[in-house]
Amino acid sequence: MAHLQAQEIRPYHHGDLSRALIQAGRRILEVGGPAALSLRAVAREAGVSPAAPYHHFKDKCELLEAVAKEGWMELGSAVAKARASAPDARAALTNIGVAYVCFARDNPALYRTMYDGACDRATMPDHAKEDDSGWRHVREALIEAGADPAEERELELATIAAWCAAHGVAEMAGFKEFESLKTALGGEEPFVRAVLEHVGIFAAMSRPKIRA
Amino acid sequence: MAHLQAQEIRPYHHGDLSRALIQAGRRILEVGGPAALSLRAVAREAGVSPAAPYHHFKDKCELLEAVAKEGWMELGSAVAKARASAPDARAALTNIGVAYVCFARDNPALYRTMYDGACDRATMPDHAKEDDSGWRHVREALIEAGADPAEERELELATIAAWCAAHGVAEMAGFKEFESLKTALGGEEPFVRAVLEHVGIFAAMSRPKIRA
DNA sequence: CACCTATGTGAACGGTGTCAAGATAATCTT
DNA sequence: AAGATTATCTTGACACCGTTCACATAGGTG
Repeated sequence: MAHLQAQEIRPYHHGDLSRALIQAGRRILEVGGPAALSLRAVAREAGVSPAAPYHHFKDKCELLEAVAKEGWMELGSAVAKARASAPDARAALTNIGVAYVCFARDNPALYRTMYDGACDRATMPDHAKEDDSGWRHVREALIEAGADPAEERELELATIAAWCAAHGVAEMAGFKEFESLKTALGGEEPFVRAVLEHVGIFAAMSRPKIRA
Repeated sequence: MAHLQAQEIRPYHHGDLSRALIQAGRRILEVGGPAALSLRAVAREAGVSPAAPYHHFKDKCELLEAVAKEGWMELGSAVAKARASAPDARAALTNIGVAYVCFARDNPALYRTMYDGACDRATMPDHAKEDDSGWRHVREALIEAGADPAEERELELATIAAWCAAHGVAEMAGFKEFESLKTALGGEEPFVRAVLEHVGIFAAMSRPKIRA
């Protein structure tokens, strides 16, 4: 593999290495996938020694989280845009789902990194729930689609459900096994739309309540 | 970390090393998670040299796939049992979903390994679609719940949707952020049930068709 | 028995994450 | 401005990893 080349020569002190490292990380992620994303490779790509990153991130993990954070921000704004450009409330919900899945399709390595980010798997990724993340948009879209904002528990369950469904589709939509179905439906996006609608929550909002 | 100890002394030739390696892999997975699962650690745990596994698996990947295969088999039978023990067709569908998610909860590292298994992420895990895997059960349960077996495309979409939803819930149900909601709902399983039902497909089977 | 093949060992290679010690530059104090 | 302090980067080392190669050992077949 022709290794990516570092930019021009730089002074002893880089100036803004943390930012450069994050960008280098994303570049490597795009080119070589998560497997290629080693701390040393990132340092190499940024043109510094293998130990340099440790002055900005205590860990490899911490660097990955920084990369992941960028991903969450971008996912958040993609979701926001999708929601804004929908004709009505129910379409907004589906649009959000499609945008979510498309983001994962277009940035598969980044998306994986976003979920591995926690590195412990027992905690939701830090930035998934932040202010301008997708959560808020899903929640608000659900309300606009008819969910009762007073029933907090119901609303949270629906938000979780929508998020889970989108995540599941996002991780599986790329499988080759679905190729024929995709072409039969007219491409990738119609396929995603169809799956999301079959999942249910994206299509039918007001259902009879079910008690546990 | 107190390293796991190898079993008693063995003759020069192990007898059934591949099996032993797979078991060792699962043990390590349970104790230390996916991060601890190195080829060398597996060999150590099985009491052989680091190079020994290469006579049974061409790759680390191939070993992991063997471990994953065991997981898929067990997931398949868990799903089968859940389906069989349901009073009616619609309950069967939900039961399958709950069993799926519970399997992932009880074997988190194994479950992750099952999906990483392909090692390329563009292919569905090999054993996910095999004869006695969950796929068949979901499909059949959908039919029994009222899906038209003649509408192949519709059926495949519904199966995919159900699988995606279950997978999404499986990966996110463990997040700490949902703890309070879990206790409010009376435990882990009611929570999973509630989320699955909110996802939609597990609760409402016969909906008006939606055209792309 | 001799021979071949399957299965094990050992040592080695390059790659990885991480840390400690030292070099260098920017900044702060006086 | 000079000296001291702090932030940043480099070098070199350590243990671990996946993998390969040459060699050792055992089982099975002629």
